[in-house]
Amino acid sequence: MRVTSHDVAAEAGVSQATVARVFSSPDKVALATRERVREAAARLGYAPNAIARSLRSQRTDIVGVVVPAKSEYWQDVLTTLSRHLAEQGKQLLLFPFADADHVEEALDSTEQYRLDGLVLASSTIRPEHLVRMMRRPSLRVVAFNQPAASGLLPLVMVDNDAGARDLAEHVVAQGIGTAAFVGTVASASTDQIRYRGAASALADHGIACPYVEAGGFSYDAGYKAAARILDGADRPDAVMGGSDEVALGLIDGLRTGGLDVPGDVLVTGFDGLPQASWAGYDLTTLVQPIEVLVDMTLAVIFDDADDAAQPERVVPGTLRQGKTTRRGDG
Amino acid sequence: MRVTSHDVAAEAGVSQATVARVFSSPDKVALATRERVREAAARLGYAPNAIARSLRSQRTDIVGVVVPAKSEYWQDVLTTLSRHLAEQGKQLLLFPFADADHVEEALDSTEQYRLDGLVLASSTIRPEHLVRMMRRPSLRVVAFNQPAASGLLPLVMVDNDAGARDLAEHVVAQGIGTAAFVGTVASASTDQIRYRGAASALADHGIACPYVEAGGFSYDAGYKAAARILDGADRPDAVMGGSDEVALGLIDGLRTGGLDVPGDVLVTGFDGLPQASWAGYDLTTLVQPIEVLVDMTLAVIFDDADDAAQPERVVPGTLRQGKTTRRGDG
DNA sequence: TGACGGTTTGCATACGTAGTCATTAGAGTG
DNA sequence: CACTCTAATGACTACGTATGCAAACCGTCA
Repeated sequence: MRVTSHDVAAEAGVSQATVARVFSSPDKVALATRERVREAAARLGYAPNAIARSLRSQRTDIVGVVVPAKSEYWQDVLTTLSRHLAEQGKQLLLFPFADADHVEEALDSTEQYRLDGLVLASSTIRPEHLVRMMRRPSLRVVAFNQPAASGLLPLVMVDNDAGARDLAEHVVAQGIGTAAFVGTVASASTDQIRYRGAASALADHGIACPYVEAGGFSYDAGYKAAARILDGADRPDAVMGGSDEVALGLIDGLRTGGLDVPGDVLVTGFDGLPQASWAGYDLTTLVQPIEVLVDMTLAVIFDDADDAAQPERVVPGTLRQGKTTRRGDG
Repeated sequence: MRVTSHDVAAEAGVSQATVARVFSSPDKVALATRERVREAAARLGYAPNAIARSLRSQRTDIVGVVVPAKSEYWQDVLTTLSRHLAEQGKQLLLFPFADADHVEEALDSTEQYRLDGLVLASSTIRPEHLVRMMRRPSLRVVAFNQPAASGLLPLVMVDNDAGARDLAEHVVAQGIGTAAFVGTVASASTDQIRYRGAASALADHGIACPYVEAGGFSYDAGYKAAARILDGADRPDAVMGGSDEVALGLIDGLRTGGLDVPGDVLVTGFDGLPQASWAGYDLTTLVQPIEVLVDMTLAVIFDDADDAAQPERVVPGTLRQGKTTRRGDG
């Protein structure tokens, strides 16, 4: 049998209400009583029941996140989200989905939990889903790194356009003549913005930028896309990856094909994954300020900020130069 | 205002009890009624409240997992766990901890939720914590890949000893004369078993196996440990990493130090991370059967198996040969 | 027609907590 | 001493659901 606040009340010789107050608003209980209750609770091994608390208070202290099941980048974000929430005594509940066809299911199941907030994390969630999320009263929904949500939901994201331009300017400064962009999935909104930013900046220098779709957000997709670069008529001097995962696959694919990176071809990524910094790759990439993004996301959920006043928060990333764009390096 | 089963009952012209039955045990409701209720629910946008359901039924359909906040290996496990649970309509709640000093807090907060089960995943959780977990009535606790829990809690793990021996035999077969083992954290129970297994197998062939502690479970720890191998008096022919993360760091550290892997030195890992298969590394490692391990873990929690009869489930891994142990490879 | 078995539904209640309201005790003031 | 004001505590109730129990209903068979 489970210990309840009633049991503790009996043990301490007070009412259940007092026990509840000791754990939820201690300053409303006299010091002596408080200690007596605490001791009784410790003796019985009592812990408040979060389920009952949530039902009564209409607050769960739980934030949900709808996220693709497999993705290095999101793993990083989840870790950070979870840590920040834990510091506030809150919890993170995952609603992972295998692919775009299962987003609906994931969104459905979020309805059963009376979440304090919901983070939509994935550029593959389609607008019709987003619209549906607008109809959820008393739930703070935030789109995380998902430009497609612009105008529909409060949005927190890294500045994809500026980041892509920075990377493009950087490779141009290395003295390239031709380039190519290997995107993840062409329909993803982040992919489109990153490509346009890069292509536009390259165009300013008279350099064309063909688009190649890797077809996924993974290392494998990048690895396979490398073959298409190698087979192409004129091999570009620089290949810009739509994400770090794709870029890392690209590097290995290009090297397997006999090319030297950065000797024969420069490579850039986007995101700033830990693996991108590994010495074997040392990828030039745009590092996302995940801590800041997560902070802002939770602020939208928990602070009484006026979302209408500032519906979009765009944070710049920082370019990290690795040796994949260092020409003439030994 | 939130839609409840009462609202649906009024809309459909039935009692609240009938609505509840439609969503929890539909076969107890006549087909016509069922459809009428379903329509009414859809019209009002009703979804059952999981909080209230949990309070009433004393079942949350949520499994908790206590896990280190940062670790590639565990990310993989979490993804799999989450997917398997989602297939059963259940949820995963994370209780991450930053370091060994914060395990206590994480375990404390698990008490507030009336979880259906709890997975203890981390070889750094200490025995005194495990003992405490034995005292939790009506909660199925499972230790995942945590040999230290042997004899204390139901345990599911890969066969670390056999795996380490397999790897050792494999490198011996490549014709090495000397070896070294670079462990993660010496106090971790998995680390000890893996080292002993490897050292014992090597000893059978008259090869000594000094132990070097990386001091962490990370790439960085492995990278730094490589320096100590390079500085050592006699450089080993093979270095066995205590985990893939450490092994990948080792490879880059050794290569940075001017050695060729596998030309000058062979390297092995343990776990079977996706990154270990990346072409840039192609690490020889022992792949854990994560799907099987997760299946067994959930079986312990949800099936009415007799834990006392089979308290430990040990599953063999499979050796995956990569080019890091391929001697004389071009 | 009446009794009977099975199915379907409604009524009432409990899960464990937090907050409202009322009550009591204690301190301070004229 | 009578009175007021505040602090501390207790009694009570609602949060939304699931389920035991009883009632109602339907068809069947003697």
